[in-house]
Amino acid sequence: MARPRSEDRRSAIMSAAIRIIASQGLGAPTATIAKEAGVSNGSLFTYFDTKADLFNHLYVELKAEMAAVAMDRLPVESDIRQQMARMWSQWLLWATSSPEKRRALAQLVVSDDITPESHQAGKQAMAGIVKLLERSRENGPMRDVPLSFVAALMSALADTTIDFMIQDPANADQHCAAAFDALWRMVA
Amino acid sequence: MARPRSEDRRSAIMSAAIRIIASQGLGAPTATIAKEAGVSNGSLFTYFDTKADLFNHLYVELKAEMAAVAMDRLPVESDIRQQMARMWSQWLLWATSSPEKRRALAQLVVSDDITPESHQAGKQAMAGIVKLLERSRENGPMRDVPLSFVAALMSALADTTIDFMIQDPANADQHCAAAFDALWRMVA
Amino acid sequence: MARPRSEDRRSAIMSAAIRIIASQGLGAPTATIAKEAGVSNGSLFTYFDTKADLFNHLYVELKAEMAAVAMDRLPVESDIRQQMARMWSQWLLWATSSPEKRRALAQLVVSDDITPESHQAGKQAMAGIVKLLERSRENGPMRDVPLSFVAALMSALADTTIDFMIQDPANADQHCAAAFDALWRMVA
Amino acid sequence: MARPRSEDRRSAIMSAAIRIIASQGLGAPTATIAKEAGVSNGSLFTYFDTKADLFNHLYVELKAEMAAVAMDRLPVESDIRQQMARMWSQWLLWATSSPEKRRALAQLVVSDDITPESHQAGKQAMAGIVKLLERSRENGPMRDVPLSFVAALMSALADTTIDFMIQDPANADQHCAAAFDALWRMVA
DNA sequence: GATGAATGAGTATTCATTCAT
DNA sequence: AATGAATGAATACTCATTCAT
Repeated sequence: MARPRSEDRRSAIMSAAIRIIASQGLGAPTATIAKEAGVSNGSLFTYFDTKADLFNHLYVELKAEMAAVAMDRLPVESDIRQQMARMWSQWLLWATSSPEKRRALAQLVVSDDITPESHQAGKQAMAGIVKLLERSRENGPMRDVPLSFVAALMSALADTTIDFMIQDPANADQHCAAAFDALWRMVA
Repeated sequence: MARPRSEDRRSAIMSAAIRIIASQGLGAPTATIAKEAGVSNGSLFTYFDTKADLFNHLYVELKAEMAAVAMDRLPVESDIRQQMARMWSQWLLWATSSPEKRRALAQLVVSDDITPESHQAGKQAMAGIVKLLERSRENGPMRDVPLSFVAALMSALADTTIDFMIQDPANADQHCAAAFDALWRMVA
Repeated sequence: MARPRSEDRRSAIMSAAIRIIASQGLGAPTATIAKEAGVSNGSLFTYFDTKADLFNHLYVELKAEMAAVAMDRLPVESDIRQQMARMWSQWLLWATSSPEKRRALAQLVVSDDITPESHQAGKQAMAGIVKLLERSRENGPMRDVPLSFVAALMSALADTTIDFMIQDPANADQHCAAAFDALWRMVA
Repeated sequence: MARPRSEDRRSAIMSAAIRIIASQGLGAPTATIAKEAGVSNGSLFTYFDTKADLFNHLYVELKAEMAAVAMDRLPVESDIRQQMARMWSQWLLWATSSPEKRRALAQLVVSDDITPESHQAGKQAMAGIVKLLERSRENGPMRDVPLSFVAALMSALADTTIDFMIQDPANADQHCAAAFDALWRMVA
């Protein structure tokens, strides 16, 4: 993929896209994104072939960032429940404290522009999290359910919880904890 | 006196919209929907003021149908778990056997065109289901969590499960059952 | 850096608009104007925000051109009557020898798309002419009538005369002269 | 032309058209006119073949009414100047006291929808007025100018004066008188 | 004749992408 | 490589007119 042109410009476009998508949705003109990034509209297309291409890169990158934050400094010496709890709270914390990234990501997930390859890459990024989940449910009631299904259920719970945390910030921590308990009951 | 507005035409447009949205998304031209419905371009607008108006009616109607099917012939004499189980399987069955409706609904939920009023109406339609959920969690671990949050978590599980059932029809029943057990563990 | 906005293209659009409006009226499609100008559909909108914007610029520009021609090389050393006569004949000459501009202008004057600002600008352009008129009626019978009213009457006479000159070119000069005499009797 | 259907409905449509054109212009939908007239939109087309047909009838009728009022109860025993003055003030009075008719007429005059035949009919209606004008200028400075030209100049003065009378009602009478004096100076 | 639903041609404006400078 | 003007396909909605009832 050979580092193209200026990495700065490229990431400026990415950040701008996040802000614009968060506020205006995926239908926002590329020209708007370019202007927000301080670049000409033509320039956007030297960094990304098409609008959809930009969206795909953004999707993968956001998913990766989310997963990385969730798994950051995992207390590997602690028991699995504590590791999961830590991962869970890091995940939701990232989402609630980066609302624009979260909102952009939410739109991208359901977009038809995201290719199967990108979805696959998104899953890859979640591999660590899923691994943790796998250990969690090892002896639990869902031990025979396809792991990808369990992972999808977990993600669904996370997304819903994030919505409530953002919507009702005063009780964000309680929502986060309640949802984790629910998840744990579900799988472990 | 004059040709009366025909309920048939109206529902032909609705059905066409479901099919077209399922296959082409919300960005599909109104002309395409009209043609699929076998009516003229302009006729669509004698039945719906705007494209968004059509979307809103469609959303509310689909949500209502879904809820009605889910609650249909509930075994009121059985215990609450059996009632929930029945509701759950009816719900998921409807979604998996009406994949176009399901897909259209999934797009509509996240559309900016859907007004708060329609979202409200959608919630109203779910009232019976939520009532059932309320009784289910009465003495359960989530008894103190806001009911709307629990309901949202349930919906998230349902949607995810539906995806897996459609994707892997051979094991649809198992997915359905596994998810219900998970839900029950979560709330009861 | 990039291809600069071209004054040529802009005026090509303006000229095309004059021709098209003259022959098809203000209802003519912007696409027709663009084609006549030899530019793309979309290009018209990089030079003018809206169709109405184009119309307003056109109106002001035509009015200004008309006034400029009328006042061009005024024989300042001659008496006021001769100055007025010169102005009058230049005015009507411009209109009759630029029938498309004249016709376009006639449509634009009565268009709802022309903003008060543009009408104001149009009046500004006529200021020199009105000044001449003011001196002409200084000691005449209309000395106490509001100047703007007298000016409007003069314009009405001019427009009507132009129509007859175009309609009956063989006697254009006579019409022009007869109308000027009439005007002079009216005001001086 | 055989009195068609109900004369009441027909004139209801005409009156409605006057009001609607005055307020919305010639671009107003026929459906709006029909509704204002209390008729179905389809009905409008049993009384007038096309929208343009309605406009033409309206034009001729308004012009005729205007001319009739102007010539009503002319003091035939008085001298020609007094007859002209009376006609003039009746004319302008009609216009200023029927602003909707006046506004509609003003739009219709410049409309492309008005056929040469209708314009001709409009002129016919003005015949009496023109006759009066002819006698007025009999020995005046414009005695050799084509009568139709003089008539057009007079109409132009009238229209302009009406505008000022409506715009500045407090001085309407003065404007009316000043313009008549100007006209008289012009022709007699 | 009256009604108003059905028709479908017509149009300003937007925007992803290309390309001249 | 950067710029931003040029392109032209795409689309919701309107409205005169027709026609089924």
